[in-house]
Amino acid sequence: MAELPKTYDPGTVEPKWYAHWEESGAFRADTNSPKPPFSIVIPPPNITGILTLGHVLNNTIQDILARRARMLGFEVLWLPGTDHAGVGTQTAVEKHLRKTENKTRHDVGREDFLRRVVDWQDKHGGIIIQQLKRLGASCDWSRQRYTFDDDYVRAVETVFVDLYRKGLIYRGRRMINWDPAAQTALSDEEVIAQPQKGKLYYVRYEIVEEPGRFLEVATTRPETIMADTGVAVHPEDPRYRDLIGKHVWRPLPREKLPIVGDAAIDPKFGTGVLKVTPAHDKVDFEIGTRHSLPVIDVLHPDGRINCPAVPELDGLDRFAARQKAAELLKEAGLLAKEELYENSVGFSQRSEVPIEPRLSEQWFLRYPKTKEALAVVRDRLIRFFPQHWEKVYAQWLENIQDWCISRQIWWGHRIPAWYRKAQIPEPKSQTGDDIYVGLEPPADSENWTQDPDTLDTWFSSWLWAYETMDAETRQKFYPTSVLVTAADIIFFWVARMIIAGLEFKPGKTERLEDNIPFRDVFLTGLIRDKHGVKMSKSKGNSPDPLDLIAKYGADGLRFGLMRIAPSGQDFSFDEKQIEEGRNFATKLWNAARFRQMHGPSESAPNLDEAALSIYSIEVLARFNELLVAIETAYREYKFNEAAQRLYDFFWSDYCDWFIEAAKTEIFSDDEARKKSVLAVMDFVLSGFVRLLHPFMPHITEELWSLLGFGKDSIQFIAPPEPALESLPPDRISNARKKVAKIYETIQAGRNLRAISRIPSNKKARFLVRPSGEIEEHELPTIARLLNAEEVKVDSKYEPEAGVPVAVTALGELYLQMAGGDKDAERDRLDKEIARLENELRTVEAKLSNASFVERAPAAVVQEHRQRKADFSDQLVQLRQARAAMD
RNA sequence: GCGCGAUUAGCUCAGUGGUAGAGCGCUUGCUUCACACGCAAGAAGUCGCAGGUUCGAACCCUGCAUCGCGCACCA
Repeated sequence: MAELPKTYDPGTVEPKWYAHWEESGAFRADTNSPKPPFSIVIPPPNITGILTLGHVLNNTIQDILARRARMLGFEVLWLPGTDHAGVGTQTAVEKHLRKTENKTRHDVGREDFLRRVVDWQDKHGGIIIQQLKRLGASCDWSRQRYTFDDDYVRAVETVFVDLYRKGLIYRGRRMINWDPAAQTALSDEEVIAQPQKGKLYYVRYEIVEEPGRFLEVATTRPETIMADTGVAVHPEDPRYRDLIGKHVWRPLPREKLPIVGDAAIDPKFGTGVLKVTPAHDKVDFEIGTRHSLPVIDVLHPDGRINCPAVPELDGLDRFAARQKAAELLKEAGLLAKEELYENSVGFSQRSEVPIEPRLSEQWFLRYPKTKEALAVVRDRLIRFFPQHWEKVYAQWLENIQDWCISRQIWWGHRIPAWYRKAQIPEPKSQTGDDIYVGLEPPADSENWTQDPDTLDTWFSSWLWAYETMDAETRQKFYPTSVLVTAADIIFFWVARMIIAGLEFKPGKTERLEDNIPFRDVFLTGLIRDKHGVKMSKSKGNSPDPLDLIAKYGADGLRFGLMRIAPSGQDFSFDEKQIEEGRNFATKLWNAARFRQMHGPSESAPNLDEAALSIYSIEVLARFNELLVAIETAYREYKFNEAAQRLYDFFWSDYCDWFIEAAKTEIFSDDEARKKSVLAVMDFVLSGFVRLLHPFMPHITEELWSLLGFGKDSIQFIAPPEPALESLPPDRISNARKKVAKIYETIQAGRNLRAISRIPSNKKARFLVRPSGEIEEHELPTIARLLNAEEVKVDSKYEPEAGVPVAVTALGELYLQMAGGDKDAERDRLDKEIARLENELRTVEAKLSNASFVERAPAAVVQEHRQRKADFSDQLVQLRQARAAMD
């Protein structure tokens, strides 16, 4: 076996093992395997995206689950792929086109533009896949899918046709969210409400039937006055009731509009009068419909005003027009006042510009299976972690609206619908023979034109859980075991996949449990920066994970992130934490190096239970506790807890205590005891690297190989079994009690050293006046851990004044010094006595409380009594020591 | 307006009724035969506020405050 190098170098070790894993086919899922299945589909990143910390979080968790399942003997499928990301990719290419050639997509035309998108995709696509590999993701890359694969496209179209024939997809003229920047319709989910500072304009409308009398209307959008087709008041509002049925003059351009009464008006808002603009507001549209008001659209698709009748405004951008309209009204004396006002405005999630409610002919989906989708989560056939997201999910489903699925962009799945040529460009009706929906173009295709629109990207993503699998794969691996994703796409993706599963029933039988897309959903939190701000590319507060990997290794990044990310909660990122991950890898490396310095490891260490030292029993018992804690953490998806337990066990229990104590044996001449301790080390190391492997796959594989624990990859080795199974329980508990006393004494002794200012590099001398039996052979280890030249036991010892003393579980521990500082020691003892007296008072108070003694559990009361006794004993001893100094 | 989270040491976070915890940071001592990406010791907290339940509350209940998120409204 080669000697381990002095420092661990993730930069060479990690790529080496990854390449090895890929070549060996370790990640490949076998549909014919007799092993039970475990499957995850990746939330597909954008084809042209690059890795963010969010991806790291997400995919590390998936990798941990996949690797753990492999070790537990499951046949694992982690199915990777990418998303074509319609709007996002198209926007990127459009931006590039404008920058390099100063052209728009319309300048180059649809065909040419799509070719450019494909070029872009080929050039930038797949970067993120390489980055995921660098992270260590154990995906089955032979099954990598893309939402634009030919058969995936066909599946999306098939679903569209199917839903159309079922009457669930329809075309209609409805109020939709229009993104003037991207120039496309959006779904409700893609609109984010944001508070916006603006003005409330009070506009005067003269009453036609009563010249000289004006109605004042409060509006935030004077630029849409030209689209007003009515004015509305509450039918019971005494101020205006008499006006219903009369008319006002619209100022821009001047026209007669009816005054209608409608209960949707809030008399308390503004002036209690609403200008009705059916083309540009959802509520107004509904009011307009109720009162048969005409609809006038005064906006171009790009957000400029379209109103030749008012040349001052025509062609202006909507926000410039707002200013200008206010000025025009002011000049005409029709602007009563304007006041500052903050309201909430819907913004396009992607373009980050205010959306425009707009009446438009679009395709919609009436969601099927919403009741069933509610039921499968309510009945916990699908479980959300953390569970509180189930309520958010339910709330959305209960208030669900039809989904606007058509997009006026070119990069996406083309809608498989054709119109008779006479109907172009804006067919007004979907009835009759004017519309054709099917997988193939109509027979007399020269008379038809295909709908130019594409489908919402999520309309392809919602099939991801099963459409990425062929029939054979589905038979074995569908439904998937768990979905890991960020909570902000519960509506976009999680809910819709559930609906798709229930509607299209891709499972092996008709049964409900075979047709849910996944059993568990683990929702991660968002990563914020140090200051709690959401990370984003535009803010530049998101570190590049590849830089972090270069600095700390993929394992360091993974572990650091796992240790700080609370289950499903937002958390702040701090690079320090990643540094800790790297440090942990180094610690592990050096602990392994230390073991390896004392001879080769045993791949199957024989724990001769009769020969185990008390320290060995202690560390093995703690290892057993670790196994249970890890098991529980996995069951509850508490990755931070698992990581923390692994860290604490290894650093503290194994390195700081066990190895240090074991050095007595390791450096002794007693070969039998040395052998026993080394076997314990092998047992713990071998088990520990297996437990850690899902979190830090590369270094654990490296150590598994270097220490010679097995010829095969660690990936398929079962997690460790508990130790000490056949040891009598009281031998374990006696050993542990003894160790607890010794460790406690050592800490007290180290404290004495520090207080007495004995530098760490100086040996000290200790003396114990024992309170019980101390076995001779325990002394060398105590001395070693105290960095003491010797530890004497003398039950007749009478200290001179000023000798530092600590009362410990083993007895009084004295620090022997050349000349003690009497005053300092006196002070220290006084403080210690005061502290103990205080503790004792607290316990006594509790025990003198009759209710406590009667009603608290017996064990708790007993514990208090024990503490009282301990404190009393210690006080007696300390007071004696203190008295000796006077 | 409705709902969901959060509030514990300077920072990031654990802690489901019985002596307040970890890591970082800080202070002190140390290059001691795996590791200075380290070892050892230490200081540091009215557990957001106010009530209540309980022998006992960081934890359970009620109300409030602050921060964040979602939904609805938004003339």
